[in-house]
Amino acid sequence: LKNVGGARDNFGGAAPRYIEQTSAARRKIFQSDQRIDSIPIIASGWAAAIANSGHDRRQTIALLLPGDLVSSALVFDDKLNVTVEAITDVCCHNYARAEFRAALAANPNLFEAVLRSWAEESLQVAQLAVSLGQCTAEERIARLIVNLFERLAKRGMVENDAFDCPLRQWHIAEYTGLTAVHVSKVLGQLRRDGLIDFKDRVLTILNPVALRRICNI
Amino acid sequence: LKNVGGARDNFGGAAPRYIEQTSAARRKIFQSDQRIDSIPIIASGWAAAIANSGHDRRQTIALLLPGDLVSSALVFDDKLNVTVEAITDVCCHNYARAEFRAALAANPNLFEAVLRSWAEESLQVAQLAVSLGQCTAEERIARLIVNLFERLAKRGMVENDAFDCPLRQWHIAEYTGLTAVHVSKVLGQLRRDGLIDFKDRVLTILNPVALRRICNI
DNA sequence: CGGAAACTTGATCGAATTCAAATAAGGTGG
DNA sequence: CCACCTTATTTGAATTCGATCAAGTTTCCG
Repeated sequence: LKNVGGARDNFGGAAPRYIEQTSAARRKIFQSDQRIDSIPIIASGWAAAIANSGHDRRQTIALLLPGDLVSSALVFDDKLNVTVEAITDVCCHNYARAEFRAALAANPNLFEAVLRSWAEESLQVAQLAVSLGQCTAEERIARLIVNLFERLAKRGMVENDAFDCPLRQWHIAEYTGLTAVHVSKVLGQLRRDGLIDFKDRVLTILNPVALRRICNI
Repeated sequence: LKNVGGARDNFGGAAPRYIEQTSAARRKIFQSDQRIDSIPIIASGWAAAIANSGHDRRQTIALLLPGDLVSSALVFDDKLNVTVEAITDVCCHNYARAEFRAALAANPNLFEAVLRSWAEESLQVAQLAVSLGQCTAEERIARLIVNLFERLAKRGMVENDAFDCPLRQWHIAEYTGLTAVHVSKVLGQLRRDGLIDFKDRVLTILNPVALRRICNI
């Protein structure tokens, strides 16, 4: 439970036990509308939270990084509203809800951390809605890159404006509401313009100023 | 505090006091990034929560109906991430946070209601993201209409498949990520197809089956 | 009554999709 | 380690949905 709410070592003396769960890349980790009596936290690897949209189209609602709660609402309720799929191999720590909530009651700092985590999660989804509703393809992709950069930087997973990025272009497409074909075109343009480099699963921001200007944040 | 989490009369014996605040239609009620030490609940009227997008474009994140918490996160934190504007004349009840949280601690039912409200709010924003990322203009508008219908039905504000809808077409445009011009065209088509009627601020669903089929829920 | 805001309608434009095909990268079993 | 097959990526052409532009009309209010 390293990064919940950006804090570390949130538990007091009595840390709840967890069950470790590993999933291979591309596998489903949790199914939407499933009842879960554990609180899952991504220990390592990346995953995607995908909304159940009714029709066949898929919309990724959140990209889950190491330390992320799969869904903050799960701390208080056992109903999951998204399908979670592994992007890389993922190791997930599943805390028993009863035990976790006991720790929550005993430890105000942990409680606050969960609330901050939920607030952050809400903010991220709201910002995604802004991107999807108001931004061009280029803006959406630039925002995603900068957002990943900042979240990974907090985790110390960035070096020299570069970070490991296991996303396939179709992952980016599902998150930005675009087609994989168009993502390829826009990334190609960003590359040709010298704003980013993205090869061998490493994304490098070559021109942070220009990239942020595109974001319009 | 009628409809928080769908429950009524959530307070125990000691209901916290509130300050009544009225705002005229089209006026700003709260400004984004403002610190608020009250918990505002819409007592009457409709309002829109609009994201601060950096650039000039506006994206409405939530349409607030009577009984809605303006933002569930405000119960635990004083930072507001959206601008709130009155659609109709609005009466808002502002509960002092300290007092409200005391009631929360004393009354588990109220606490659960706030969590349910937050979960519902999160779900709504996620569904908005799905609409914006994956749906056509017609689908987005149909989803909005059905969503409003269901939320108002819970409040007993629907009669015979009709409800008062004070939204202007540009409100619909700002929520659905479309232009007002296009909203006009799509609404006109839905009207001509006999799916809805929308005049004199009353929206009637003439063909619920066909409308829901468009939604693809 | 008059001015502003909201709605409608048509023509044109443009960003992103769809379709199609070729190339590159990954993963697996022999 | 290589052959083979699947999954990704790239590129270009054609298409489409919704935006933009431009009037004209209606509704709303003071």
